[in-house]
Formats: sequence, C-alpha cells, structure tokens
Amino acid sequence: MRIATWNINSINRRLEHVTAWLERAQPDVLCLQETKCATAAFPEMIFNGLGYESVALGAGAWNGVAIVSRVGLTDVRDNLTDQPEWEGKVEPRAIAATCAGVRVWSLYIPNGRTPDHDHYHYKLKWLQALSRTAAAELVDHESLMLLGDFNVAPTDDDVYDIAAFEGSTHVTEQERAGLKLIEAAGLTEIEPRPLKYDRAFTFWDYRQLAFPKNRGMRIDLVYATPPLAGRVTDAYADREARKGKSASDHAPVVVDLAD
DNA sequence: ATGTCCGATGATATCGGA
Repeated sequence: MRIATWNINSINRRLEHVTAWLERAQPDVLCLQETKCATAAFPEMIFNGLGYESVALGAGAWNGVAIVSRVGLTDVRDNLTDQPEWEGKVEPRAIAATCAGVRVWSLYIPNGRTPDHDHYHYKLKWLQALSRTAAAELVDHESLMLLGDFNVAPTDDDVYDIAAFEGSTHVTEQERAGLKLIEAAGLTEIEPRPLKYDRAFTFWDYRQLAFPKNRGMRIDLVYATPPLAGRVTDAYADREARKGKSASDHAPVVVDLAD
C-alpha cells in the first residue's frame, strides 16, 4: 500500500500536475493540502475518473485539505477536537478518513508568519491540539498516520542553512516541542530518503532560484504508530514533482507499506 | 533551465499570505 502527502498550492491551478503524478506514482491514498477550494467545489469527478474516491474540506481562497483514495474511504471526520480558531473561525486544516484499515489524517499546520506574531501562538496551540486529538484517536485506531505540511523543520539539518533562519519560524524550539508532543502521544516520524542530494527536502520557495540551488526545507512530514511504522518498506520525497512549469512549491512525500 | 505564485478585488494593478 502506497500513501502520499502533497501540498499542491491550489487544486485548480495544479489539476494536471496532480493527475499526471497519480498516474506516474500510483499511490493508493494521497493527502492534499492548500487546495484553496471550497468543499463543494473540489473536483471529485476528476479523481473518480482515475479510480479514486475523495473527501475535501475547504473554504475558498485559503487553506483547504483533502484525501483521495482508491482503497476505500470511510469514517470521515473534519477538524481536530477543540481546534484553535484564527480570527474567530475554525479553518479547514484537518480531515481524516479510514482507508484500507489505516486511519489517515491530512493536515495543514498554520505557518506562524513570525515568532512575534499572533499566528505563531496559533500555530503552537494548533500543534498541541493535534497531539491531543492524535492521542484520542489512538484509542480506536492502532494504525494511525498523520501526514501533511507541518510547517516545522524537525532538526537544523532539515533546512538548507540554519544560519539563514535566525529569527524565523519553522525552526524554533517551541515549534519542535510541538512535534515532540506528537511523538509523546505514541507516533514516530517516518523519515523519507532523498532521490537526489543528501537531504529529502519537500519545499523550495518560488523565489530566488531556491529549487535549482537546492535551498530547500523538509517540512512535509509523516507520523505513524508502531504497527504502521513496522510495515514501512520505503519512503521518499519526490523532488521530480517540483520541476517544470507551474509546479507546486512543495514536493510529495511517499510511504510504502507492506500488506 | 527554473531569477515567485495564487486568489481576490466594484480588478484591469495591487495586495495579503506563503
């Protein structure tokens, strides 16, 4: 079974990329983030035509998550328990479904903007709520997987040059403590291998030739419970998908599980 | 081979967010 996650930065802008990648990579389940598309406007028929069911949660221009699956999609759930709000609203950043016995969450953790911004505190609270929801879900789902754009680099080696991130979000102790809460809940990170170079970056800014210079970050992450982690046969970041015209600024992360 | 990109706005260039 192949499970993947990809921040596609607008499903409508990226439809051709996503369908081509589905044909090439043949994932059984794909978690999407930043669909930037209202729930009812998600192009589910396109995925149906390729043999995938889908569920989506969105609110138009910002955020938005979805799961597409060709191995079943049941027990769909929107949002975390007590999900923190931004400007008085629960944003579409979390959706879950059970696919072939695996409880899958597609997650888009808030960016944080800058460490002195309210959005940063929102991000930290969001990570705390995520770890609590994960712990609660574990009661009913021993095969639990969290996938998505976490907007946190787990270690200094997960950015191209830690010196370039002084004073920035994504690399702070508090954000990494948020990831540790997920591990404390009983999940382990599935670290992908790179297809090229020494590190498996998943994001490269559109600006200043970041991709050709490989100035990347590893911020799209996968966490799994021990029964699932024990089934992992391969995991990689597919930088090929970052290439070409009108690509997303993120690359997919792919995880293979033994049946 | 790639020096932003996306979506929204009483738009037709500018802005917030990433």
